Amino acid sequence: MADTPTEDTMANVAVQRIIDDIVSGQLEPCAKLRIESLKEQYGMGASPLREALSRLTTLGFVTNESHRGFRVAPMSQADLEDITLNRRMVEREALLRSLTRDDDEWEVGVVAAYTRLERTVERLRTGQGADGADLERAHKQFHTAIVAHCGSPRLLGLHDTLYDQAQRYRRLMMRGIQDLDEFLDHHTALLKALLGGDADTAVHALTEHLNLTLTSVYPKP
Amino acid sequence: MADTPTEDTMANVAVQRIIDDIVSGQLEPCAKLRIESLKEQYGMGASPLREALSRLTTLGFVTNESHRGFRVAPMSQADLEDITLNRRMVEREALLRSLTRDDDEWEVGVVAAYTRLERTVERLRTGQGADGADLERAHKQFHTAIVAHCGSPRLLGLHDTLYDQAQRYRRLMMRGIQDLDEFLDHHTALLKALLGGDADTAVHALTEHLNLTLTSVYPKP
DNA sequence: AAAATCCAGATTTTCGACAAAATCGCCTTG
DNA sequence: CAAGGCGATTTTGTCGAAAATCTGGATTTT
Repeated sequence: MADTPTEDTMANVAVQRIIDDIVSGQLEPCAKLRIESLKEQYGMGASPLREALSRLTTLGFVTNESHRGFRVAPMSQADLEDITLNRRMVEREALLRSLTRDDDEWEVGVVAAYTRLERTVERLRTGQGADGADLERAHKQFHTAIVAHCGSPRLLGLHDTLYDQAQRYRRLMMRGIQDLDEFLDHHTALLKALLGGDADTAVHALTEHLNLTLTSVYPKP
Repeated sequence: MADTPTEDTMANVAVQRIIDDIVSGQLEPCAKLRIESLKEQYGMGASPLREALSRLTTLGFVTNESHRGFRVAPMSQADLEDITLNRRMVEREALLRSLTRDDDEWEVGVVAAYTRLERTVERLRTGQGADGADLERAHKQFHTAIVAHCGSPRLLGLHDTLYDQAQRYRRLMMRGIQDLDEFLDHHTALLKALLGGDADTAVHALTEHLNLTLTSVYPKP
């Protein structure tokens, strides 16, 4: 039954897997994405792969000049700055909408996601069955919970792709266990500001939090 | 030479043409997009069409459930509200960035685009060689000029697709010549607010302008 | 009669081989 | 050393067919 779960199309699976490989750095920036190679690597035909790369191009993970094939999108300070300004804009809007809806579920979801994040950090620190991927999943879930109740499908979509695009940079600065304390502290402070009841404080804390990726990967001169 | 300009791929051409047909209403909301039919309609094979539909799905012009094929995205008040809130957010941000850069070129571009728009309206009114498509092109150029110098590739991309998505609704309210006067007046007032030198005034005028599509297609209760 | 099941035809998705067009690398030439 | 030519490679698109899935209606069951 769980043999070849084709409930999703291969093209959809390819999109997810390639995003993961780009974000995790397995596919390096500017790396050539030759269909022939990918066919082996992902074990599928050319059609779904072409479709996947095509979609990834409009999502911004891949570049594609007319008859020059596909490449992993390059990384640069300018790009991270663009990602960050867009994230600040999107999450500010989404957070305000989540707050003014005074949806009970919102606070529940945020606290639950924070708790999961806290537990994952703890398990990672004590070395009991939790890897970087688990932490990354919990982190994304927390940030998604913050905007989840904004009510706008487009804001949610933007949040998702921008998060992944930022994650590709954030990975560069989160490589040691020693950063774990600081990592959790930042999110604890963010949670406090979010639940404090003052919208301006919440928004400010969130946008500053998003700036952290930028300022730690490319420190101010 | 101008026989079959292959400088662009067929898939790219297909994306543009299908967007045009969706925005102009030739492809109605929720209409089934069968590849077999489109092959005839656009005179190309299945591969570039699949690729185009796939990309249009991530852009939001087309929907696509797993093994149920492609459809033109449906229209609804909720959708236009979502489009509008995203436009207000994006254009506010892009306008502020264009303004604070105090780029000489920005004002030049905006005024030039406005002049073109004005001339097109005039030619349309006097019936001398200008059709709805010309007006629409000039209108899009004007709105694009307003955000053109924001410096953010992502904001520009969002502006472009959101504009087209809004245009599908705006078309519903612009069907008579009698609306032309009001149309131009709105844009004249907007131009004045943009060039007035006060950022808050400019942003307010622009966001209210964007609201017009929403309030005229779905009047407040 | 309403609900569940089943079946055949149509559609979507994927595959693989091939052809046309464009690009790339390398070589020669001026 | 720059410019141009040429073959090999790669990308893009075509075509036909196979595998998986959906659709709609008929049949059976409750």
